[in-house]
Amino acid sequence: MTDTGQRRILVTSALPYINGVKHLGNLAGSMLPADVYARFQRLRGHDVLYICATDEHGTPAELAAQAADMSVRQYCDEQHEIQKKAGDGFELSYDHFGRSSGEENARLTQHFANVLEANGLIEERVMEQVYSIDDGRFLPDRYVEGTCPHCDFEKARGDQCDNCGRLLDPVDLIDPYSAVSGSKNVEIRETRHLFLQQSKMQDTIRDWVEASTDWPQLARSIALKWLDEGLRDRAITRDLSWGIPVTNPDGSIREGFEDKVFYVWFDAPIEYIAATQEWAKAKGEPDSWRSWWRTDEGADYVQYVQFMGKDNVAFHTVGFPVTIMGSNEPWKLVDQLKAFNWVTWYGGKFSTSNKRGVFMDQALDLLPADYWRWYLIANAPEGSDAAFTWEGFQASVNSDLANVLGNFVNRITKYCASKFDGQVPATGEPGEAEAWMVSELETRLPQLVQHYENMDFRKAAAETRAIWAAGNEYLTKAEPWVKYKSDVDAAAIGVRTGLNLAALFGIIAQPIIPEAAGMVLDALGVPADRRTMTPAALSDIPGLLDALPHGHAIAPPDVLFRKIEDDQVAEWTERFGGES
RNA sequence: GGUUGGGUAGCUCAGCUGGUUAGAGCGCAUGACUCAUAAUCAUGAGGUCGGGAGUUCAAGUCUCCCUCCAACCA
Repeated sequence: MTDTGQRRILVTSALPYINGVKHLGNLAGSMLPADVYARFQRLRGHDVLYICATDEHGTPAELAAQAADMSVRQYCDEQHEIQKKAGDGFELSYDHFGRSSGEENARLTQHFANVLEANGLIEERVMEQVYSIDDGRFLPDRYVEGTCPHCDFEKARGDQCDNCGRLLDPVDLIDPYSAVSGSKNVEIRETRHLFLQQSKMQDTIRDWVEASTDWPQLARSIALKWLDEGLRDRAITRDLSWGIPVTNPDGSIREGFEDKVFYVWFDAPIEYIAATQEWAKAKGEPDSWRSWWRTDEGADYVQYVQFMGKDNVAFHTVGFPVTIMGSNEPWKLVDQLKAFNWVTWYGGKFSTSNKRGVFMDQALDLLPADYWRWYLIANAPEGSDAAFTWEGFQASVNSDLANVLGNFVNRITKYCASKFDGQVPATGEPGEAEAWMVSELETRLPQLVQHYENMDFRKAAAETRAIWAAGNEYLTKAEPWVKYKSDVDAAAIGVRTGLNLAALFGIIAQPIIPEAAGMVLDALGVPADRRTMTPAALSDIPGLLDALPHGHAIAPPDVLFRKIEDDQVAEWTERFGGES
């Protein structure tokens, strides 16, 4: 922290896998809350870097590319653009949206592997793999299918059975065949792979986890569970061509690993760092990433916050830290984690094939991003899984956004336009109603800030709404439309306060619904430097309620939020599924 | 199977280290108001806090048993 109180905050959200557009649950579980948090901390005046990227390696990408009859590179290029576009559409304010298949990640991953090996944490081991004679290659993970040894399901994938859900070792499949060619002409062969000896880091990781007392319960319990079971050594290479080549310290290909690459789980988290390097390079200051990640070069003062779904907790609390700490190099470790449960579709799973659930691109075809952002944050799956329902979505949007906020802005700006020539009234003195409003804000604004600092997103949204609602209550108390008949000055103070409230409501809405908030602030002519939520900006409440220059012209904005009608709900339920 | 979390008003959920008549939003009922997107504001109805036992002066809040749900398990 600097003298001015400005913090440096590094925010990352779990990397979405390259394969296909993500659904609302994926969005709500990491990218969206990370974005809201990043936006909030920027508004607080802090130096925020929000990094995300697509996770592009692994067999699913390779197989999907093959199915689409494209090269993997070409496929990933295309999918990355699609995901970037969806993210932009949802107003995700990444400072950089990178790619794990980039040059930076290759170098860093190779660097970590070499350092870990030098530190005695990586060794070559012989393991058995399914080899396809007709395809002339090994068949890792999903490249081989066969009958599940546990449940006799005939189309089990090499890494997991879709029927019984168990994780499998490809060599255990009964009647295995190649997913590439369908050939049953396969055999088990021995091959060498690199193993990361996580078991050696067990105590180090446990000490670190146990010292991280401020992690949320969900993250801690998952991490400790893994540690209790004992960290296992894991292969970090695979027999694939798509991925990061396995090299020696001098950069040459490692002998015996010509047809192998690092496996996705090893290189994906390293992309957090690599994406920061991509960001630095893109802005023409190639070394500027170091002050975010090297604790000997400034990152000691960085607060690093990771957002993820609960399925990713183990990788972030155990897997990646093994890589970081095992290197013995001064890399930044995570300080705070925020893990989310799932958003379910009416209590069940999202599914493309069963027409259940809305995906990011489809959502934006139906309604603007803010509608979804509000609902997903106000109903974030923090304590447990949260069910998306059209009815809940409709109620939330109509009540919170259209009736409470939208209508407030609309009523006060229209009244100002019709009775005060669309200018901020200059006359009138604050009275009882204004004093009530001030005291409300004096208790509510600090609570709002605290909820954001705690990353309690549901509560932040609820408090935001409560502040908006208090504005409507204020207008009822001030009732300028009544006072106008006998005392224009008395009406003027109500209108002036109301307009300033609308501005304040826009300011505090920015983290969650940035686009609509911008429309409000634009309509009221609030300059960019007055849109912050810094401690100084929020400290003088009476000043906040008289911030707009007197006589300043305002224009009622268009209707901010359209209500969702019953027939729309019926139509969308039909199209995307509902009540299961 | 193991682990974790959860079962609180019709619905979605808050309830910190146990302590006044258990809270919010939505929905519902009644009233008020008319500046506004049939909005807003006020009032009210509605819960033996999954079931049972225990600890305690006192338990939704701690302990044990049972039951139901969900998720996770490299």
